[in-house]
Amino acid sequence: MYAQASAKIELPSYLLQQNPAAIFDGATVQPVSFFSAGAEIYAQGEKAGALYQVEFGAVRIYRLLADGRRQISAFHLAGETFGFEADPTHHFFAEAINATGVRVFRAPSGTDMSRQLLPLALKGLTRAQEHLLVLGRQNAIERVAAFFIEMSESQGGLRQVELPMSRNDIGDYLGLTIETVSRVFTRLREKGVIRLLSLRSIEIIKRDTLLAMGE
Amino acid sequence: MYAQASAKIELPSYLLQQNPAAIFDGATVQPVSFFSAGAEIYAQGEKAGALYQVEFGAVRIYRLLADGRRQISAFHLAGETFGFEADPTHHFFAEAINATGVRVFRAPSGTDMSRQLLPLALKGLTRAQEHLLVLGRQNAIERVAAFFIEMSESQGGLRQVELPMSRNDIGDYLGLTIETVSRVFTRLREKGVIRLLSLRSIEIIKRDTLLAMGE
DNA sequence: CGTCGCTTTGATAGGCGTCAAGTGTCGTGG
DNA sequence: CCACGACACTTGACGCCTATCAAAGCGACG
Repeated sequence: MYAQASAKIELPSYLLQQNPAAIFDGATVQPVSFFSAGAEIYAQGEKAGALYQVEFGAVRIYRLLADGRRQISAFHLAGETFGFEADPTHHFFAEAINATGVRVFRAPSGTDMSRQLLPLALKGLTRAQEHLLVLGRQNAIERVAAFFIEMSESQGGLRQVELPMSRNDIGDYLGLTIETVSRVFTRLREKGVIRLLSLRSIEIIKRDTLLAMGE
Repeated sequence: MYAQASAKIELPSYLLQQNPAAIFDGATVQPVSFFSAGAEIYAQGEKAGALYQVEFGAVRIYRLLADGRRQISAFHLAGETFGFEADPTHHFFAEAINATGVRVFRAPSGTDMSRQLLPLALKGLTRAQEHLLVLGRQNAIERVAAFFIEMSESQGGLRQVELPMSRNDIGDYLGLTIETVSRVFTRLREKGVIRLLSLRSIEIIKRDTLLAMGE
């Protein structure tokens, strides 16, 4: 429904030469896997166990209700790690948003990765809990403001912020419809808070205003 | 605003004789601390580091917006552990909902608790992410249904479910107002899905209906 | 240059929040 | 044991925010 069927694509050779990040000593490091836009990285119900680090591109983690309603619980940009779960099977879906390179780490059975995983799990927990506040208690404009701040900070706090995902993805992350997201974009643009550089790229003009809205 | 000022109360002697849970070998085990209804266990900004295990009673974990809007990210009932965070300071508030006994574990500096903490962190992460789906994509009746199922399962899946928290707490957990929570309770009662045994105790009559609503 | 999908904009409706007034329950004190 | 008071909960009326339905605009890509 959301994911276009899409096969793994062979990795461009220049990417194969990148050095794997060294944070998972002892784990088997596989070369970078390449996923095209919409490709599934793993699905709910599949066997879990591997770790995934985004080399380039962007990934969405989500869950579905029976009738198709979707909630994206996290976006992962370059450098971030995802895929660890409490159970032996995945509770969520992971999909590439755009052309995305992912490095897969698989710990040999018996290896204890707790020490490396705990900080990642705690970070994710904090993020998720803060996002609960956004979904539970903020209105549309506040949600979008918080989202812009979040995306900006994950990109080094620059004024120019890339939004690799569609309005649909943003809506499903913020618990809004695509129309509401679009209207809020327009309102923030008209207020001079942001500028739309292109469909998927904004410039933050009044960061203070965004910050005040986001909390 | 939400918490009544309330001091720690000396522990009844019969509780002091309980054996500490053995899941945190190596950690310093303190006796059970007793908190009365509304008492603060820790506050946002305080130094973190200890672990808390609920012996009896119930605890709410929450965050506030500047204007006082509150989002409860989790309830913790007897047997559950909370208090671990990514940073050295707490990002959240923890309060006793009712008279509550909490055992405090403090690992000696240098001790690595990753192995014990990781499963707890992952469990919490899964819970939070599933709650995101509820807050982001479910309507009032679905949220309450999901809440009843969650509370039932945390109490052994029995028909009779105790709700130690107020409607206000439930609202702040589900991203609803107290009035909406109350109206949904009434609707579910009128539909014969639940019975209200008392203000804070329900009986689940049609579990299947609740399950179908909750997802 | 045409087509398809994504985004924007508009009109309308409904669900939930807000404000307000009961009703009930529990704890305290007489 | 009963009466009282405070607080929590319920119920009602109304309005607003956001979802829904619909159509037009825009951009990317073949």
